[in-house]
Amino acid sequence: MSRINDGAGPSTRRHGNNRPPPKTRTGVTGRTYGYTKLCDVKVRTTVNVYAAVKFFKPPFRSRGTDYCMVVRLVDPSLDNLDDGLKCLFFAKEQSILPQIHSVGDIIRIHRLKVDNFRDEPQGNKGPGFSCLVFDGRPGATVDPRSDSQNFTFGPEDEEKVLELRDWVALTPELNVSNCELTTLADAEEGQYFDLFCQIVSMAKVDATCVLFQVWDGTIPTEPFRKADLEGLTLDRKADLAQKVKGHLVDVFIFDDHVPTALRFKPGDFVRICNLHVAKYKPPDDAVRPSGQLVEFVVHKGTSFGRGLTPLSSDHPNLMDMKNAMKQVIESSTTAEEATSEQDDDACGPVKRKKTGESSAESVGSLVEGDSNVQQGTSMVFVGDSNMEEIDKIVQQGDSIVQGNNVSKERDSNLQKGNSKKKGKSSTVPEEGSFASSSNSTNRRCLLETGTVLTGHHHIKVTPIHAVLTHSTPFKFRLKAQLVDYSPRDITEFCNLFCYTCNYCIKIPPSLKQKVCHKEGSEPSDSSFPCLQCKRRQSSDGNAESAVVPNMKYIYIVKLTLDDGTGLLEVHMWKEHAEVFFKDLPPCNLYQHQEDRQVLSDYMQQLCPGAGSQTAAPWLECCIMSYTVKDSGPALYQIFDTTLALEAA
DNA sequence: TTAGGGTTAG
Repeated sequence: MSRINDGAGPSTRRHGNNRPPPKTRTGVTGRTYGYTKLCDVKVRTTVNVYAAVKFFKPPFRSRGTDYCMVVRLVDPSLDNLDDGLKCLFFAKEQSILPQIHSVGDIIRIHRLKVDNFRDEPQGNKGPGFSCLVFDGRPGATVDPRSDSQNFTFGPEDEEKVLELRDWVALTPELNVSNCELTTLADAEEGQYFDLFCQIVSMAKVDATCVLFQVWDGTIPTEPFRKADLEGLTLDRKADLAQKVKGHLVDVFIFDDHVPTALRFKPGDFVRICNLHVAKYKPPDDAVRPSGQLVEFVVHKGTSFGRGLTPLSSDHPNLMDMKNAMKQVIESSTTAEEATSEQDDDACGPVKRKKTGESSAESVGSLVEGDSNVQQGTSMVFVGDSNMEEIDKIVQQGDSIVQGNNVSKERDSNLQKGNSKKKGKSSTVPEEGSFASSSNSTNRRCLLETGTVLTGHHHIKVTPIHAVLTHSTPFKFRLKAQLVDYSPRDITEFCNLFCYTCNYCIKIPPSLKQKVCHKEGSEPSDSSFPCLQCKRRQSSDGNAESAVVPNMKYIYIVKLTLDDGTGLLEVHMWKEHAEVFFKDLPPCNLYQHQEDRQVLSDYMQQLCPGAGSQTAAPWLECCIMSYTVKDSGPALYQIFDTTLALEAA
């Protein structure tokens, strides 16, 4: 049988004169191989090639007996990288298929049989087929990944790999080593992308579906569907699940990927190829969330290389991700320790700040230096012991801000450790701008937002469901609607507060009555002595000499926010509330009808109610979480958020 | 034999 254009070896014979002899290489075995440029590859030949991987479909089980793999190869001889040689490989085991890990990998194939399929050359395994794969990135090891134990490899092979690496580095379609990974925080509805992540929990939902709960150190911007875990047996890495529960994302894996999925175990790192950020359509009989959700799905089939591939935990592309993960875990651990330490402190002398120093000042220093946080630098601020006592002294039931035991915090920007894509950096708004990304939700909010942030525009939005499960203390940016607030009577938005002893009361009846005053003078509604200070002075025996401080008006309002993924009750008070209400000073609202009307207009616009023809606007807001006690519930406070509305 | 890159529709 004669071969046409046969450059395949091993052979020591001379090549025919009908074509230029291919360049030869000598391996450690002494065999000589000629390599055919891809532009010279013809059908019905068997060739040896050196090439780069332009596309590959990870191994998948065929309906026959073998695993199958599809690869498209390119080399510098091609005019157009859309051309190239498509190859189809079968093998009984995945381990004896070409060990391709990435686009841009370099491959050496001996005895590639080139057939014709639909009028195009198609590479297949020929007799004696063998294959080596090399990392395509400059500087990486040149250790070959082999599909067999016995192969030739010499200095000239190394030289060839290095040549191709240089070419790959200069070829954008192949040079993926500089591409930052798409993260969960980057994911947008409708998108397909490859997710590098770690499996934290998994469960077999049914014969056609496996659930993975994964994380990559970021939190999705898009509110997403969570699985109903009832009736499922969740196999999970418990310690990790506890630490990263606010970062877990449910991925639904279907049909032909189920067997592959079940070979993984919690703790494994996985590359989920062609993960779909699908618009979630709840069943007709389901309780519909108030907002639109996406769901993360691996659909059936292997189109676009869809599938799951194991990742080494030390994979170089995972460095950013692992750094972000480390920060989250450290943050979680630190928060736990911090809370514990604070409890110890609470048993000893109470550390107090100077009289008049407020939580707003603490938060102000906390917010400073966000750019550091973006780079993952943690910050420390001093807890506000004024707030710590509030729940004990306030006289007005449950509509009050409770204590704050925060002493250390991490910003939700930590989640962005590996989420910054070069292409998106230009869309990060300047201060005062509000268009923070190109997705549809943000376009909607550009038009309808009821509040804006006074800073932190670079921080990504966190869905409420993730806020609710996140460790405390923490800061987040939210995008939600106001569905309720308390007190409902605007007149009760303001209270009297003593900055000396933190005593807080509702406006007493004596100040609710309209005060008659001389024409031209101010109403005498701002002077009310602190009765608690007065009592203390009396008990201390210096009632005669001491000056009793006057109480000041402050706002205290509780907001209920809904973003479609959950409800969150957020307290708003003192300076944060004044900023929120566009610097409208708190006052005796029983006596200031105009201010009351302004606040009423604001609240009507923010929360028009179910009976209104107008939908509630979306609100951008910064919130911080904290706890009063180690085991106490997480509480939330709004800050650095201001209205973008005009009073009617 | 299988699949033969070029999205499911949960």
